Amino acid sequence: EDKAPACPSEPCSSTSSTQTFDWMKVKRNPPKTAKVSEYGLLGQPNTIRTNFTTKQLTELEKEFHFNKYLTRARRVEIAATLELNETQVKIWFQNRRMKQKKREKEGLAPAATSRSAK
Amino acid sequence: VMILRSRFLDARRKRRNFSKQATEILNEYFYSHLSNPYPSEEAKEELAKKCSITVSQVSNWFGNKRIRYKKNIGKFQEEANLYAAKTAVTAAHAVAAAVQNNQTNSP
DNA sequence: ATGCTATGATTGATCGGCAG
DNA sequence: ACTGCCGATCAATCATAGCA
Repeated sequence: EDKAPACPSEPCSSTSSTQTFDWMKVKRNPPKTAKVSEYGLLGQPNTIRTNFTTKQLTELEKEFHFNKYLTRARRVEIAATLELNETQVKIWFQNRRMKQKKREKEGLAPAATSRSAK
Repeated sequence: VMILRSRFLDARRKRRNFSKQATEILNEYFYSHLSNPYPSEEAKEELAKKCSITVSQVSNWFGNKRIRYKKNIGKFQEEANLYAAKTAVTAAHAVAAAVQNNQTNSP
């Protein structure tokens, strides 16, 4: 809970910058995911990062190994089975693909200076 | 909760802090580019090499740094001034052809 | 040992850009 | 106009490291 930006306009101390640049003001919109709130309104329970259960992750992982990409039909099926939104399933696959890419990129080149073996 | 997901998903989370020197290099870059601390892929690779860490770790470092910095700017004031002064001396001919802004005003 | 803060990594979700 | 994917990033959180 931080409030009061209070621009550092104090003529005291501060020998250099330390200003508030744009990137420091960037604010992400709260996640709109979730099952459209179970309370109908107030949209309170939604603004939280969904925590996938081990079961859901296991299933998603299993599906991923079968197909790196989902078809609309498959997505609908999985979303229903795991009680997730189609968007969540879609996003999960996207993140999973990126993760895979990153992993193979790193786990296949740390021997830059060619020396020793792990 | 039975979030025992660790034990095998976070097993590799056995991190180790970066060397003092690596952190030094990263902070130097961060504070000397405070107006836009988003190193390009090339810059990340260079930093990774200098720090003896991976590019991903460099990305993680900047990601954490940016978030934590803006979360509590005051807490990093000292550090900011420290590196600002340090780079000021070294900044004699480090003219990058990208970022070159100085005093911007606030509304 | 005890407790708290600093810090690296993970990850669901967002942002901007591009392609179909 | 709309939707999915990519690459980068955000933001919250996890778990450990480090210091008092």
